[in-house]
Amino acid sequence: MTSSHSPADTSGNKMSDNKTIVFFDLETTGLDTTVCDIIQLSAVCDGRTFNAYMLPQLELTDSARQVTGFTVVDGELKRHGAPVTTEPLAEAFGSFLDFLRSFPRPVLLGAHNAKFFDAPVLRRVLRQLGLLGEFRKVVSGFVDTYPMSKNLFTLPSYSQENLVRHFLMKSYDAHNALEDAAMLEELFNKWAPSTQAISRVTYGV
DNA sequence: TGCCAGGCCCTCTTTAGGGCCTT
Repeated sequence: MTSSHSPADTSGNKMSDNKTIVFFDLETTGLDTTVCDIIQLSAVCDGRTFNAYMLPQLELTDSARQVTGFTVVDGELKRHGAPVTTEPLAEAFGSFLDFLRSFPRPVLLGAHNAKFFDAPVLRRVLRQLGLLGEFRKVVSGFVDTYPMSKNLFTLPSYSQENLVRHFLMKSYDAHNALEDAAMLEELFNKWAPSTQAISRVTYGV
C-alpha cells in the first residue's frame, strides 16, 4: 500500500447537523468525465489526509499536462519531472473507502464543481471497480462548493484559485489534489455556511 | 485539418450563444 493516510483521531469535521464533510479533489487525464483516468485522488478532513497516485491508462490531454504538471515517461508517472509512486486503482480506492469509513457517518464529500466533474468521475470509476454499493454505504452525498460560492458571494471569478486568493489571501500549489482539497476545507471553514446553504448544494451519490 | 465535455447561468434570451468551472 502506498497511499498515505494520516493517523485517525476521534473528532471528524462534525457539522451542526451532525454530518462529516470530507473535502476531496481529483487530478485526471482530461475533462471528459465519461472517459478520463484518475491520476491523483486526495482527501482531507480535520487535519487527517488521504493521498494516492495512479498510473493512467489514457494519455493526458495537452491541457491536462500543462495544467497539472503530470507526465507519463516510460510507464512512470512524474509531476514537474519528479517521479511519484503509484499504486493500482483498486488498491487506492480500497484505501480511500477505508479512510472514509473511519469518520462518523453520515459522510458527505465536498469538492469544487463536484456535481459536474468530481462526482461523475468518482461514480464511474467506483462502478467499474464494483465498489459503488460499498461507497454508498459510507457516503451519503456530494457538496459542491462552486454553486455554494456563487450563492454566498458576488465576485468576478469563482474558480478555486481565485477564491483562495480572495478569502485566504494566499497562493498555493494549485492542481496538486492534496493542496486543492486542503485549501477547499480552509475556504469552507472560513465561510462557515449555514446548514441550509450546505443543503442547497448537496447532491445524491 | 480540425475535431477534441457538458450543464448551468446570463443576456443584446426563449426560433441562442457564449462564458464559466472542473482536468
